[in-house]
Amino acid sequence: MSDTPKRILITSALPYINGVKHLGNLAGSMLPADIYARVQRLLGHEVLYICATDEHGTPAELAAAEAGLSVKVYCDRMYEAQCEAGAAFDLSYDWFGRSSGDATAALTQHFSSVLERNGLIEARTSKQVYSNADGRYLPDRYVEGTCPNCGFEKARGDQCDNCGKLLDPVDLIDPYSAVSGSRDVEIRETEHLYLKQSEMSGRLRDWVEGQTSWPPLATSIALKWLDEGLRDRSITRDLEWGIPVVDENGDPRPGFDGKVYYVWFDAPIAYIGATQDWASETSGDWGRWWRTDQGADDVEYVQFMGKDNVAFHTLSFPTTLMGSGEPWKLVDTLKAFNWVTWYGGKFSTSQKRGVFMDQAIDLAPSDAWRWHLMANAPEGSDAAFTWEEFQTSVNSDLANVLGNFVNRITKYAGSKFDGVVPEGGVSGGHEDWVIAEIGHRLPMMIAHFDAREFRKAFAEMRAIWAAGNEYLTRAAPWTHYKADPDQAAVGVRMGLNLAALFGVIAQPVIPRAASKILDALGVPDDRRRWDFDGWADALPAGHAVAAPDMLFAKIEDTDIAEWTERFEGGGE
RNA sequence: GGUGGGGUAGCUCAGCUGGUUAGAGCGCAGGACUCAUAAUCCUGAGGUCGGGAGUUCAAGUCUCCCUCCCACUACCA
Repeated sequence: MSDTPKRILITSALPYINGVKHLGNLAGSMLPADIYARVQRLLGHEVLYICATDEHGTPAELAAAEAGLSVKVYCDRMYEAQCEAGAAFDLSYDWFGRSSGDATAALTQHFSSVLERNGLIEARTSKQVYSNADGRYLPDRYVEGTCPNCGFEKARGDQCDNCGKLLDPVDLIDPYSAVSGSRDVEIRETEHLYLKQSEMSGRLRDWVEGQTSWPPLATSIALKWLDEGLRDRSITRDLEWGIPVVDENGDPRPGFDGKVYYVWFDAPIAYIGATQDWASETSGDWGRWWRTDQGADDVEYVQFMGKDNVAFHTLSFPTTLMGSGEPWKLVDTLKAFNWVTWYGGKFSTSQKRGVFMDQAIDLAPSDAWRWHLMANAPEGSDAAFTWEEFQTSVNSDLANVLGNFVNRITKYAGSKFDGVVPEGGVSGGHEDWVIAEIGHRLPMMIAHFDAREFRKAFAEMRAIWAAGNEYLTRAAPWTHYKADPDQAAVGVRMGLNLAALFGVIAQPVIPRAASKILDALGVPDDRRRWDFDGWADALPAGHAVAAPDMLFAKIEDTDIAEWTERFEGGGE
């Protein structure tokens, strides 16, 4: 099925370090990237799937303080939790790193000094709110006060929630710290580095307009920002937790004690840093993936992210890479997702709305979540999660259509044919039908996966499973068993090979159940790749098969009722 | 306010550059089958494609107006 092997670099947007992510985060970047990576591996391509935690910034500092931990210790713990959550959902990262690692720090400082030498970084003085009580500068959103436009008393420093106007925190009337509530705040002048994105807008626009494989969601967001005019961004912050600021020679920068690079400058650089960490742990060659002068020319780089991340991946990070003047690999294709909503509303950590990865895995196995979330991926628009639809996905698609198919054919083979693939008989019209059906649908499914059209790919996979049930109804080996055992043998043989095929195609999506199916059927490793030539004879006559243990437990109405109550699903 | 995405069968959604009786899954109704986790298979009912106007031989599919929902709006990631 696959032509010449490709080399595919895959990254999913870095999950922020604070806490375990909710289902929306999972469905919007890590899970689709994982499935895409698994598909491409099965197709025989060389894949490197990199992700990492994004650890710097104010929220991490504040959360650590609240937990009474040092930021470092807090991040260590959260990193472990995210590793566990990722493993629980079978995310097949080639490397899951941390933006707080040494490699990312060195790269960030490198880019900073190179960009400054290229005239793309300069120091400017700005006004920031400093809280004496908290002993820190406050990011815009952590300053609250009275809106100068509408008089709303709890306006945030970046925007007023009442009138919607964008604000500058220094304009707030009676400002106070949202961290401590203290009104002992003052405005101080502070020096920061600015990345002169405006000077790059011409090159960026040429580059963006030259892209042919970006989805409209990505292109339109990027062009919108370019049309409005890129603003120069401050890339440093008054924080302790982060990467120290350097000058154009890479030396510690005078006057920048207590300042670090802004998370959004270093976070995407962590894609490269994490790859370097991967390389040093696995004796891999990171330059072969990231440097076009070191073999990355033929790499296809695919990024997965939520729509909120598009601008950073299409403009900010490319500014860093292109502005360096060095031969870095730029993204080729992006897949941007909308949001998974919780009964139409937003998932919210603070209000405990929604389900988080660690909770989800206690309710249902990872396969169930993987299937449901991506079968209903928020591709065209936001997609609502409801318990009822989750139940339908699991019970109907997985338990009934796939699980029951595998169960019925393997049980039947066990009871009537001694648990071996029977020989004898001649294929006929029913077999021709199902072979044609599969031959038609399989390439479409693969094409949809290749195009990262997950809903369509999943619908096709389900249709392939359903074709197995339809085939068994048509062939009905049980009606032939007594009068014409050979006729029955044809049906069972085909049925078992269909089950093997279903296991093979299910691997990237529901890896655990797929392994159970393939193990029970004794499918050898070299027949598990996505190379479907001769699939109908993959299991030869005489090959021993067993019925797997129950593949998918059904979700009962009582479960739904309990979960709905526990998670306040739908209730506003 | 600006920008973007939506408003298509009861529900969740497909419908590319306009063209025969608008599709899928779930749900529902009827039937078939009995190998299987009361699973499966078939058939059927169900939509004036948010509202209005326009362009066209022809519009869910293009243009304009109106309306409703959602997201984003750059120092929160």
